Amino acid sequence: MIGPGAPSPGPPPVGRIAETGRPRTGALRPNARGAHLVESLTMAKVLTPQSEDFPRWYQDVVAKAQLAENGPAKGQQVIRPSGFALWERMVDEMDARIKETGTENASFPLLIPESYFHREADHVEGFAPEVWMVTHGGGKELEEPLAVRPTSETIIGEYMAKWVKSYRDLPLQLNQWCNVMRYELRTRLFLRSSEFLWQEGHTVHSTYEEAHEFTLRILHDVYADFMETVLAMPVLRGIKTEAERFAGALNTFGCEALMRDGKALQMGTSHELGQNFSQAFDIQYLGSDGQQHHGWTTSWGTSTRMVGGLIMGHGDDSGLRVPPRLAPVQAHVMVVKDSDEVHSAARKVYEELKGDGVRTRLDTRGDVAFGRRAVDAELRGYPVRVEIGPRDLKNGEATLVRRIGGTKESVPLGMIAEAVATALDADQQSLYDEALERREALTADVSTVAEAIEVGQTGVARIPWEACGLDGEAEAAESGVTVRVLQRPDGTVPDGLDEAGLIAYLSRAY
RNA sequence: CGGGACGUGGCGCAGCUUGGUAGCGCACCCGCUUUGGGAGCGGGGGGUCGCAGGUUCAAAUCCUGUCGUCCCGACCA
Repeated sequence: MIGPGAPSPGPPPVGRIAETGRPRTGALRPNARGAHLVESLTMAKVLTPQSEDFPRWYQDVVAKAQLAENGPAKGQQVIRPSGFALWERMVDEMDARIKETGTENASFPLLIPESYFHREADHVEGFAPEVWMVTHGGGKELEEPLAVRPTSETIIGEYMAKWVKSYRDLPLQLNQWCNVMRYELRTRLFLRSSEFLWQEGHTVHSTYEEAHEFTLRILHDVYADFMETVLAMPVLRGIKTEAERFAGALNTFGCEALMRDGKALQMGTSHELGQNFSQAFDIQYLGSDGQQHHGWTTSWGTSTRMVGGLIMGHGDDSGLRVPPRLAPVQAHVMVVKDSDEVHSAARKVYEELKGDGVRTRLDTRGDVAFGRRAVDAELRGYPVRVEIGPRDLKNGEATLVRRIGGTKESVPLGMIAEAVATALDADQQSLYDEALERREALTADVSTVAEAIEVGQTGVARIPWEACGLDGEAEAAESGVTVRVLQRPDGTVPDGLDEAGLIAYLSRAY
């Protein structure tokens, strides 16, 4: 099952990775609350350890936790129920935040007339290599080829132009949840596939300032807030350099998270498009001054790539670790041995947790060995597991197993609901704290490009943008290290690339 | 698209060098015993060896092409 594994491509990422995979054993000892506390027993090795081969570990998790697999054609992905449930939770949380900004959902066509792309020069140039084109329909060649959307600025721009007549129609804030396709040479489940699911928001505003503010509002209040409070992933927010900017945008802002192997992942981007698209698609409104004005547009997106980020940001050698607020299954109530008493006690706990609003799953499978079910739950990263067997019942207890901290403890049946709630809260926080600590430990201040390249190989280098510059950026890129974002010295997000004194964050990235 | 590796039951692999009618582990099905960390024993089903050509009496094995996967690089959510 587990092959020899290729030798690690570079130096071992970080010491703490190996540490998380270390089998933990411990004897029973009294807890402060009088319950017994025992650390996790040695767990079955079902995955390639992260320290041995991180990419292999990723593939193993995706396969063993049954998250997704490849489709029949190059780069396609099939998202299985366990993986899709994670995405659905992301959609729920994100959608609420998007609507909170006053944005409404809509749906636009999958196929876009090729000519639309040619109206914005940078846009067409930037996307040309990734566009799939439909040339035939009904057995005949089409008069005009239709592009399978790689993103929808053009077709939405066409309709915005139609819908925006007056300053009273602004701002116009639209979002769609859909699939997009991009031809990709190198693909990886969730992280880069030829087809993926995402949300793309598109807005028109009457002024530059308003559009600019909105771009940043999405970055902070929707994206970063979701990633930090729900995904428990600290993100670096900042502005992208010209090299990383969206094709056709004035400025691109992004949220970057650090994976456990020290590489960064762009989790979401928000673009201010200036008047580039409003001019190309003639999005004009009549102002209160009686004059026609071009609108100012924005676009912003997050995708199923976040599922990959979640896996690589939190997962350990036993599988996924899903933050409680996101988890489709927060509590896994597990019957340890088949008996009527055990079943009814487990059902009672299940009903109680469900009644408290905890997303709970009851596992009464009597024909699957305990170990297998425990390992499955760990692979899928259920935050807490409540094990109920004859031994627990004899003491009027259940066993609470926490995936994130890796502890087991016996809790009186009457206190299970409270203990679960406490654990879910605490573990959400500890997962975030752990990720933040890891990032800080992997981040170093440097003053030369050479140092930035060195640090960036295994972590994040922080360097004054003046000391790096476009030449340094290009030089670092030769070694696979890129500028992820630029920030102000105080950590806030710059309004533009022309600000003086910006700080650059460099690392390798997915 | 450049460099490297690899395609053999669902998954992981052996067999290939030296052509001769396809094997192992896991998973799956049945039975019994089991269930507190991937259970044991017994029985059973499943593969035209990625695909297409070629060489040969004979191809998983040799040759050519092609498609796909993984790693590294260029491009990107």
